[in-house]
Amino acid sequence: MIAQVVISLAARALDAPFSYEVPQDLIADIAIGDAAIVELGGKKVLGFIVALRESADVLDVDFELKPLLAHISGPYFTNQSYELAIWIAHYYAAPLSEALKLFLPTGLMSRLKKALANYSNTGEAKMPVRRPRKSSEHHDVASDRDPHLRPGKLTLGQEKALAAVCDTKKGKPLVLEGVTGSGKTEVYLQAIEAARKSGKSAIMLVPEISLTPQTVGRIRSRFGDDVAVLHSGLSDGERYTQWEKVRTGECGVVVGARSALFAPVVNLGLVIIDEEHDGSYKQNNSPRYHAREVAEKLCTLTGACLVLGSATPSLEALHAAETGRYELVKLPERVNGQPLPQVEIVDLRREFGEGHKSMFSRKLLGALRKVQSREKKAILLLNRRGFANFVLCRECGYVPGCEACSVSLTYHAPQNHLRCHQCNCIQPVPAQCPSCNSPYLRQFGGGVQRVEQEFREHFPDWPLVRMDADTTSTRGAHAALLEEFSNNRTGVLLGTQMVAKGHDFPDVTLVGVINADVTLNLPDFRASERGYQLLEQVAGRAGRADLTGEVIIQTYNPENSACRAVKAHDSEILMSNERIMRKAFGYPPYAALCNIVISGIDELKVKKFSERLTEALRASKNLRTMKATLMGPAPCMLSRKARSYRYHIMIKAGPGAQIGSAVQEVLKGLSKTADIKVAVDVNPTDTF
DNA sequence: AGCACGCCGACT
DNA sequence: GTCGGCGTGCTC
Repeated sequence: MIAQVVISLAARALDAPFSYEVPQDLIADIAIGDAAIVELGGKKVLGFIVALRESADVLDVDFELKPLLAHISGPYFTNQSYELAIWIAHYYAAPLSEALKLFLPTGLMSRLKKALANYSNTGEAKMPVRRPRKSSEHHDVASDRDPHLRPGKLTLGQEKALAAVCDTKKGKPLVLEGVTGSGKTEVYLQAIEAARKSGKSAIMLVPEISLTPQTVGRIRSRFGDDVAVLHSGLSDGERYTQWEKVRTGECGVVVGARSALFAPVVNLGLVIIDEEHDGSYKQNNSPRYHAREVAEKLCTLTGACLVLGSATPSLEALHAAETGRYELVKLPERVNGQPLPQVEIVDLRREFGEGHKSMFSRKLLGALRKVQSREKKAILLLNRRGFANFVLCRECGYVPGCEACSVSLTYHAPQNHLRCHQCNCIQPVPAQCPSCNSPYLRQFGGGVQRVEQEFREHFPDWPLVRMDADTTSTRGAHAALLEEFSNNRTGVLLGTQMVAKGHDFPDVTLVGVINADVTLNLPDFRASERGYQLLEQVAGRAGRADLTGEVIIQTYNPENSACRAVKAHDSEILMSNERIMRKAFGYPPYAALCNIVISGIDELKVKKFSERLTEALRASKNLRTMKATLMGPAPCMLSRKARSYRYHIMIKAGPGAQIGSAVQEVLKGLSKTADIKVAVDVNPTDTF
């Protein structure tokens, strides 16, 4: 018997499986999806069995086949997973072994490596015993079904949406565009129920940040022990337990972040991606996949239905609906009949011109006072960490920057130090300018910490919870802060974009955006779309129950389409503008993009390899056939990060062009040394 | 990935 | 001469 083994090394040159002879005594217990130990180039390495054959075939005759040394355990994936892994590797130009590893339960690789080391020492192939770890406290959510949370009666719109989900004949992904409070979740739950009734399982993806006890509890209370939850708060052991329950069919409903897409479900019938537009669906390390695209492929392979839900669908999803690849269903009404919150735009230029230099406009201060006196709650958003964005010498213009990265340092007030938001290094605050000794160093660009300080000056006794990357770095902190805000009888939740996601507090009557321009002015072609989505999402937090909500957005640029769109609750105001811009400049969804980032400590080497790669790309027949244009190599916008210099090459081609596989082909024929890193990003969501 | 091989400039 | 950096090719 011959086993086809994918070697577990992240090299594009090892993209095809290797053949090994299965010894007689292993034949009985070996299966596709098992991990194995094999010899490669005189070394013992890990691999995964992706196919088994009775005897050697034509492809194997050139080699003297080596024996498969040992098989460890499994199976960890199926034939179909392997097929999807191949697609991912090709489409995203990723090494095959990395694509395959997506399907393994987290933490397995380290245990397999231990098994390999153990085999080298003792000749025994055994998985090490898992050390039980303390379980995380936010699992304490109700595991029993709650009879009070049985499916409710659907509105007409919800009925229509549910019918569209269950209409499998169309076989098209469904975009469910529903305003906040329109009851998308109830549609999801009933769709899952329908899938379960017909013996199929379901996967529901939510943004990582939304995996709070609130969200999980709601699904748990409906489906009880049939639900497996996969999130980053789990220990490897807990995760493996959930994974096993899914694989054996004990659980038929999987809820998790983007990686839950690779859970080993039995008989998949439905995939739901909630908040489809959310940035967390794109993985920012290899394989750089987008859950929406992979889900589409997965559903094609399995025949499962795909539902993409959002209050603010991505331009990609809308465009696919316009061209007929997706189906679009709208839920424009709120379930409780409440109108959407009133949105007011405050022009900060006028506020400044009239002598008001506070981060809080008079309008916002007044609204906050009203909330305080009525003992309600408010949410404040400023999408900028720290106290001050940067420090500048007013005599010579010097700005303290990071030694390892090409960015300026951010001032953090609680610790009174400067910090790099790229590499996290810390520098003391200089007493005087390091360049000209001037004492006139000034902070610019206020962040959430400064908002907190000003807030406490205005409202000394009103509880405020600050939620940003700095207050949520420890495990469970995010949930704890939301819990604190929830338990406060009255108060304010202040923070970066994470205050817009993953919760639903009925007593929030005011949402204030301190400065909308922060997100809208990033040097990225998606900045407007993302900024709009964030504004609309945070606006939707106001007035969820029977209370009317109020939204105040402060900006120096009130005419921009994102602000106008939120004010009118009409995404078309923004999207029509975006379509024109994206078409004119040749950006997605009207073009396919691929960004290749080359990095390394030695700038000259990085530059040289970038040039060599560019030449090879220009010579590529495939790229020429798809009329691709190449830009670069040029230093990245973030030209240095953690001591590594970064160059990039941008490739543009017509929509749907398979740039990834063409780049993959070129990279396979090009060798490089280990000190140069090449990251291929197909359909990048940002290009820093 | 990791290693062996062969090519070329440069230097005790 | 020969040391070493760099590009190339190969591993079932």
